[in-house]
Amino acid sequence: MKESNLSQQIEGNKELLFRHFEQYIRVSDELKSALDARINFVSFNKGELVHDADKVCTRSLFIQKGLFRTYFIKDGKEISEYFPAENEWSNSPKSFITRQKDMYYIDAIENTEAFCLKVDDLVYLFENFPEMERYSRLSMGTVFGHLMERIASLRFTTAKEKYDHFIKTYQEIHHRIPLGMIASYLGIAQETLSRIRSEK
Amino acid sequence: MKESNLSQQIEGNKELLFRHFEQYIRVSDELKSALDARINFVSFNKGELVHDADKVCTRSLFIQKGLFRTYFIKDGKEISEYFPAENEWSNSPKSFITRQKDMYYIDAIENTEAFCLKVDDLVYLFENFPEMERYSRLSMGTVFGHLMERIASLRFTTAKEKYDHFIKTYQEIHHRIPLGMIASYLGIAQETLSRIRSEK
DNA sequence: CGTTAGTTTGAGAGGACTCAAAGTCTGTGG
DNA sequence: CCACAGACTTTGAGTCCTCTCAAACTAACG
Repeated sequence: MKESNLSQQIEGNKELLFRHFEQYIRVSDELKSALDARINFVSFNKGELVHDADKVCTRSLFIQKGLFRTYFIKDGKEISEYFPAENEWSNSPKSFITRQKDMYYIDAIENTEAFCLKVDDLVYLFENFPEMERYSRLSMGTVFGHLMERIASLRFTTAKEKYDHFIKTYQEIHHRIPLGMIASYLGIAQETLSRIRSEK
Repeated sequence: MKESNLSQQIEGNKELLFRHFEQYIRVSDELKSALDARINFVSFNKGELVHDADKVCTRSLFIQKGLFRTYFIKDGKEISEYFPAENEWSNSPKSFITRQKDMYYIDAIENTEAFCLKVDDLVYLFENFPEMERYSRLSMGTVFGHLMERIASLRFTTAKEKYDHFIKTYQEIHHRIPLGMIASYLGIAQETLSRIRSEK
């Protein structure tokens, strides 16, 4: 990871982040500067480990440009859990919330630029800006909906149905993710996925 | 559904509900009476429809005693999504949040006693008791963890693995749920589930 | 005690898995 | 700019699990 001291113009535009917040709450100037003071720019190279399951996850990353993969290890194999992309937060949710270790790793599928917010700073924001509690509640609601969709789709019986649903929900970015990672995300063998693709 | 005018002692004890809130926030006397004024007791008979997917879900039910099933219809079949039980809230999440229709039905697997909170009253509480925003954020975090667990388990390859995980997470109540509903919850055929059970 | 809902058992078909090997792509160093 | 190594994807063959369809059995309820 590379932390930077360069000017904000070069290092990314927090306006995108503020606009994300404004989808849920009004962002006052006070909140804006409080956020500004606590959020800093970070970048990762393709393949770089972003979060290690051996450690507690103490920061949340808002992706400005790029793509991550959240995954865990089962029977020695990497199982993809989720692919956080532009304008999304990425962390190891349970670890971040409970401050304990959890099973998830995160790495970068592409070179990625992100904004970093540490858990302690988030707590500070919650304490001092009640609207941040509301933001959190509302944005979780959005993600909640996605998780429920996902659960419904995972019970589709055939591999093709699962893949079709994946394409629909990851319309924008599905071509940026290696086949093997998609297969483990869907819970099917990568050979099966390869065959499904070739049939189209 | 039967709404009741009888005394609170008979109709259920809101202390259980308050204690649930207190797992996440301190419940002041003001909040307690605000909740008390807005939450009323309801009960359902076994098999009764609790929420119809044709309607917007405007209330959230906190189960004191009993068991619900959240489900949707796919290809004419009922697919179980979740089994809300004692000390849990039950609603059609997306519908409740967005005030639009969603695919989920809810019915009662057992005779069930619950506390009802209407969405408008919840909004009132959010506006006047910031700690309710926090409660909501924190309790959603808990559910969030369960959903992630569930997603991970649904990608287990074999039906037996899926069932074993179900038993582990629904330890208390799995024997109260009909086999066919469990099968659709897990995304496997009920015949398969029956065979898995008989092998033990 | 009959009707219906729910569960079990059986048989056959097919989808998806595993193991194995051959292609293909990508990036790096000579 | 080419060659090679390593990562990723495709193809093949055989097996097994889970599905579907069908029918019998069991439990629950009026």
